[in-house]
Amino acid sequence: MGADRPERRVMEELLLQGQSAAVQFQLLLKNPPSRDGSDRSGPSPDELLGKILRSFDEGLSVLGSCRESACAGHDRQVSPCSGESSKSKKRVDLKGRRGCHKRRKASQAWMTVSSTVEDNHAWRKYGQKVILNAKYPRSYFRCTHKHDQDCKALKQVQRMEEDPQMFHITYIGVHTCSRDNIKVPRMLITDSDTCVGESFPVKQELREEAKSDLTNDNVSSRDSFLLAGLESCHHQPNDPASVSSARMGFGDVDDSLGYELEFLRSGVSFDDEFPIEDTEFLCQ
DNA sequence: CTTATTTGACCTCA
DNA sequence: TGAGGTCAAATAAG
Repeated sequence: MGADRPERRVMEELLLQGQSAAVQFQLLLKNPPSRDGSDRSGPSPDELLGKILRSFDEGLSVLGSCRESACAGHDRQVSPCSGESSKSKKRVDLKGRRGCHKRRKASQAWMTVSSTVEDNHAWRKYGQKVILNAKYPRSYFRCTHKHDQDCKALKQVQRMEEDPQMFHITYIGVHTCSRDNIKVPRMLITDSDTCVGESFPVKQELREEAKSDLTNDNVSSRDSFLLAGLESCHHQPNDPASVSSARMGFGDVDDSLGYELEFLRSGVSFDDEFPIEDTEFLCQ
């Protein structure tokens, strides 16, 4: 309801993320990991810096979107076909009006390329489309909390033609769902038993894709390694999605807006930034 | 039984 | 008009 409440929450979250990453960075400076990385138990300085920068970046974006959304953005909220989260009402309103929507044009969007589609959020697939001149279909995800918390975050995932192991991921809008409901890995919080977040409901689709066009042979050696490393602590063997959740799992904060965006911006590849030993801190 | 995914229909926009 | 985005009934999975 309140237009600025969710935005404020997001801002808070972003600031907390930045703070958290900064603290970790400070700790890392005080206690640098050994050279061979054997005792590595957390994210690299680069990762943490990326997080910090991203927090600012996204915070500014949110600030910008506050103004826009006050007038033009998030039109579903005010359009006749948006309705409340009430199912019955929706039924009545939308029956016979399926697909009633307006295309999002000016909302925030981040594009990234990743070998996995996982992040720290729970997504629910709501559609899949064959895209013209594209070999692979595009999948559409929305935040699981779209209805209970009116979270407007969306995500589009499409396998890349040039490199089928990679996914072109577009995040649209920021998460306005509360922190409590984010599927947050706890490793850096608890430093104990849990390897990664308890539940990353993504996704059948990927398993299917993995089965169909992403055969085991197709999985990169890096991912294979990650998978192998993760299986011991994460019970989703052979699920590329789990790789992502784990990879993104070094933080205690929301990473959905594209941790990987940062390395894209800076032109740093994951291979450079995530040498193999990175899996170790995932499963500490 | 509940929740998530699939998939074809439907809608908007370029 | 067609491509892309979303909805929701049907279906599958847990």
